[in-house]
Amino acid sequence: VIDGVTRGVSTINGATLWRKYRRDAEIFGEGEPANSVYQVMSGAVRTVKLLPDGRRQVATFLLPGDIFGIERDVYQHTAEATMKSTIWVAGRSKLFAELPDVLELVTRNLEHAENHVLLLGRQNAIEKVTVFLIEMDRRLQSPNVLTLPMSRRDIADYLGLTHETVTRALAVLRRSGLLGINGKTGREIVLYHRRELTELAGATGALDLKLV
Amino acid sequence: VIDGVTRGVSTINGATLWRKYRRDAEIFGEGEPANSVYQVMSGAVRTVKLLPDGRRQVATFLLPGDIFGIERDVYQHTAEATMKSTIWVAGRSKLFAELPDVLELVTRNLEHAENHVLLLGRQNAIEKVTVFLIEMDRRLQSPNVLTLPMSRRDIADYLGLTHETVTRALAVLRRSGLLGINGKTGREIVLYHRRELTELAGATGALDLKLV
DNA sequence: CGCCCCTTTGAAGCATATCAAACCGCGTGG
DNA sequence: CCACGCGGTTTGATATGCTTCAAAGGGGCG
Repeated sequence: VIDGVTRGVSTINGATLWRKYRRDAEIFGEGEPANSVYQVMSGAVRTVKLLPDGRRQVATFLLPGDIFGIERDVYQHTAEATMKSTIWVAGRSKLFAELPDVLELVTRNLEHAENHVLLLGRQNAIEKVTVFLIEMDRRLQSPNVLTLPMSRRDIADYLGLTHETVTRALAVLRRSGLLGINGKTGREIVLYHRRELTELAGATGALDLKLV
Repeated sequence: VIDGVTRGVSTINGATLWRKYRRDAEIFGEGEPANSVYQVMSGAVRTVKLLPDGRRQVATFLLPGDIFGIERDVYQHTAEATMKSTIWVAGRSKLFAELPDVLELVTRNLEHAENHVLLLGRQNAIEKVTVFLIEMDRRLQSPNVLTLPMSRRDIADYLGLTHETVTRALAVLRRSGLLGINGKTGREIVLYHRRELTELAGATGALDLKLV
């Protein structure tokens, strides 16, 4: 174990196959040459950009099955584990044998980023948190029940909020009967009314909850 | 002229070569099949997403020379002229003969969107406006003097602000002696201190201007 | 030539941030 | 194994940055 990373080695050719990261361990850093691509086996990963004064923006969360680290030249973000995670690692070379697949992946990332721009630019705190929950619910593949693999602060930095505001928005949604917050650490969320939550996320004006 | 669009026709095979759009004319709409790709000849274009209640987010501005409309399946934004503009149009087919070039373009768009996410999520009004000016200054290729090809409202919707806040931020920068606002319509901006503006944009903490 | 839209500025309001404090669980080290 | 401490979550009170509402001047476009 070095720096929070455990390395697994293939018995066939000695190449590294997987690595285990503990919470907050760095997988790659912004500006490093993009020599490897990664896939989440278990746990979760955040990709982060920092401003010089420490302000922090999470661009994406990667969940089991997700591929990341495909970039033109150097990594544009720092990637860190949000919890104990196992990650597959591969050289980037073989990826570029299959250009159409890579294009597909990059395009999907672009669409995600463009939706993120709309979210950050024009949605309020409750809408942001709701969008986040609906997205996680879809991607975690366990309909209406989700165990969040990241902290309130990670969520806040993803949504351009503070961790207190994320907590307060969740409290509003709970008090409105739209979801339940369970578990000793408050990370188990049960969605009771998916329809209404989806409307909130889409800002259709059907409901209009307020923080205060 | 139909719907604010004038069509030019090739004398060779009858295919449309260019179109002229007046201010606010739609070039393509979100959700339409992405059958054509475009290049700005003159003028400027914004790509926009709308929320059901009318809130509006500008994703990008396209300036002369820029190519846009390359998408997987359907357009993810509506594209509109911000002023009288001339646009080249081509069928998408020939583009996909050159996959690496397309990948390059999509990747550049992705990097722009990721930077936009950081801007919207974690920078304040003055930083946002400064980032915008530095970006336009670079892309318009007329060092330190720029004629903005879009309204304050377009800028505001790009930066996740209101048009009043954009005006106020520009006034602060002008009163600080960092730039001049000229021309009868206030769209001619002269950057006096590029170094300081760049630092403001990067949030290095060197200067700290306030709106009020 | 006229009108509508754009820009600017001021005053008041509101959404979210900031500061503060308590509780709790988990991991760590003794 | 247990105690301790640190980080995470929650809630309250206050502060602030940006929005909202309002109004006036001016220019470009039809």
